[in-house]
Amino acid sequence: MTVDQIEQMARLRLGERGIRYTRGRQQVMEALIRADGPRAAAELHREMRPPLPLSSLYRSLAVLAEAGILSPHHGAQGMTRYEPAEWLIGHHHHLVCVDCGAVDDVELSSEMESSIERVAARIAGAGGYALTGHTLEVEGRCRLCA
Amino acid sequence: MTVDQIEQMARLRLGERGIRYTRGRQQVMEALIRADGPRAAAELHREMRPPLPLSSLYRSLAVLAEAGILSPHHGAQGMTRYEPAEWLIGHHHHLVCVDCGAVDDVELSSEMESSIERVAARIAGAGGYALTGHTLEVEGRCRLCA
DNA sequence: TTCTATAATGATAACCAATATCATTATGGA
DNA sequence: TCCATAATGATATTGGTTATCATTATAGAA
Repeated sequence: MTVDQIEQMARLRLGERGIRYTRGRQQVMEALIRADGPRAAAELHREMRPPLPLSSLYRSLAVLAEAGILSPHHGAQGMTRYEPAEWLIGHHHHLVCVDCGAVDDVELSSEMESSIERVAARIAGAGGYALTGHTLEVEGRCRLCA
Repeated sequence: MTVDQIEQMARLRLGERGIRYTRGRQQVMEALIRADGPRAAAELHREMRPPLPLSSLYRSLAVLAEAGILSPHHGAQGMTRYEPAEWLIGHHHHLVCVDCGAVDDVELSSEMESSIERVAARIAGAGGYALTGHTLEVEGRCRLCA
């Protein structure tokens, strides 16, 4: 899906709920779609030109997450990173550097994905949980930290 | 491994580094070993009798994590939960309730585990990372929240 | 055992990501 | 255009966590 298509989906979803897709929210979405992994408020604030005020940035992230358009991802130092939800950018997993904390998105072949799904279903069933999703967090040292 | 055995390993590891296994640190370790999943400072503070002062509790968690005896696990509301490292309690995965945030540990059959390891290795390789570990985070709604 | 250097403790203050407040501004519909 | 409501952004506040520092405890030396 292209950036425009993703934004169109997001705009529709917000419209259904009477929430506006304003300029600021647009900026946040576009920055997150362009990114190749989850980003925190501080990171977005640094790389946005002109930067959205932090208060608005945090509120936009909360609103978009509440609407199911962004997914929060909790990291070190109490920092929460966000990325577009899986129904927008597709199901994927995370590759996390144990040294610098960088996070990359990774997609799997359908056969690998289904083998993971099978395991997730088994785990949820054994624990008496109603399965809603899963993520394989792969930890390693990235090229720069190796 | 029994609680005593795990504590013995922890004590040895600390000894090698000139770090004492004091009464407070002992309390923290025992509470975490007894727990069936990761616990946050506030949770431990609530269920410890007598409760370790919060400042000491936080410091103990940091010291034990720095020594590789505890593993941090980042959750919602900037809350960090800890559990004994995998070399002490064995490799496992997490079953997380998307509503109440409860976390349970889950162990897999060796065949399921090896299929996951295969996928993790493939992901790390594709991203140019040196693999150090992996966790499958399974999300669902627990019995109480269903 | 006593002394001493160093580690650990715990009350308190500081930190910082995140959230709440609220007056102001913008927007879609009547 | 007007109005009701949503959104903004400067500011204050919250809450988990970390730092400070005087006091206490401990291991090793004498």
